[in-house]
Amino acid sequence: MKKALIAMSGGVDSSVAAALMLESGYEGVGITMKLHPESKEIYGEKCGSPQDAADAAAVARRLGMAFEAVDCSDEFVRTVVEPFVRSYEAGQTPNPCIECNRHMKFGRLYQRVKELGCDKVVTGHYARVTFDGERYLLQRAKDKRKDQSYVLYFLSQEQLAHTCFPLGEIESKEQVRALAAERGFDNALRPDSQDICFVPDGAYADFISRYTGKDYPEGDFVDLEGNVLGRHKGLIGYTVGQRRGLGLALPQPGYVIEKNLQKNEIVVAPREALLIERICVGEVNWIAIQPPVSALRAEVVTRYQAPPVQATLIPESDGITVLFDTPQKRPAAGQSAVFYDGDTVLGGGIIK
RNA sequence: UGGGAUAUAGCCAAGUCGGUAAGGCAACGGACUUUGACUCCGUCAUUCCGCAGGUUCGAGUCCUGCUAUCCCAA
Repeated sequence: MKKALIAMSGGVDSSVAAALMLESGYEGVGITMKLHPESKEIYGEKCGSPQDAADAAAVARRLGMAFEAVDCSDEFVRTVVEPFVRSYEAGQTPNPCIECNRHMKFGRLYQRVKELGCDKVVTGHYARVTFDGERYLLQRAKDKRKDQSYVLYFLSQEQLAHTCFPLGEIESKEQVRALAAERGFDNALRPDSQDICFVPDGAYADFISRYTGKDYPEGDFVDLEGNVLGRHKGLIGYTVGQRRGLGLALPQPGYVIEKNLQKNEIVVAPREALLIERICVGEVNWIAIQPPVSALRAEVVTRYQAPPVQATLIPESDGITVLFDTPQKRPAAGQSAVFYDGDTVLGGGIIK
């Protein structure tokens, strides 16, 4: 019997994924990774609570499968939290969820797969893996509303060959909840997760200050001509494209256009100033195709669940230049851009 | 201490022949969301329109005085 290592968070999705995997004939081993360190003064009370692991264990028991909880907090801090903080300090806007997927769910977990002699890693992500006879493809989930292929663009052929996303074929989240209810899972009605999991209250700037013990100095908001508009409360607290929370009463809504690390200034201007016709993407991973040597057309997504936009991808020595057909609102550096051909993920990388 | 102008919510600002306070920004709340954001929806001057009086059935809108600020002259 084939064996699958199933990442279980204690939530609805991974629980149903586990059930579906077992029902399709796999022997399952449930695993919960403890990610948050104990220090409550930094991570808050709620984080790292044993509740999630307990929920996951309960579901595993109900399904009659083996289960283990592994403390991965050191690695989580090293590969997710630390880069998250450094990215903000560098004036960028990271996406820790993608890094967590990359390093934890599809990094750390694969060590365990080999140790246990499993064939597959299973998660509750909404995405599909297919094989076209030559390459493994990552595709959008059937439920387009919940599709999470965007946060999985870094997967290698090796990883995709040993990955299953049972929820990718499900029609809707409601159906997932129904499946959970049918199987008597207590978490059937549990709300979807959101916000950065290791940051209490979504106050990520406060978290960074606590984590580093540093103060991030106030500075000026300036317009495109350099005129001072007001004071900001520290560069890390803002992101390119942001509108709300600036506290500036301008004739038009003001958006963060760029952050100037050297001057500790934030440039604020009307929406039009945010439009840009090209972005540069580095650390690109290709899934559906070999690294291209000439320009190609693709749909580009620069934000989870954002509608794809038409663009031309131009190979460069250090990545890809994305040339949009029509100007787009500038995405923040550090965010991810994912290239699609319809439902198929061609590849993706980090915006520079 | 001559002349002129302006004083409306946190900011900008509309308020016509007096009739019972537009709009924008910000803020706040919600929706959306496994990142930060964007977006959308909602709330936001019932002791009231610098202050004090007056005219009027009724004044932010008219009259008087005061105060503050700005500008031009000195």
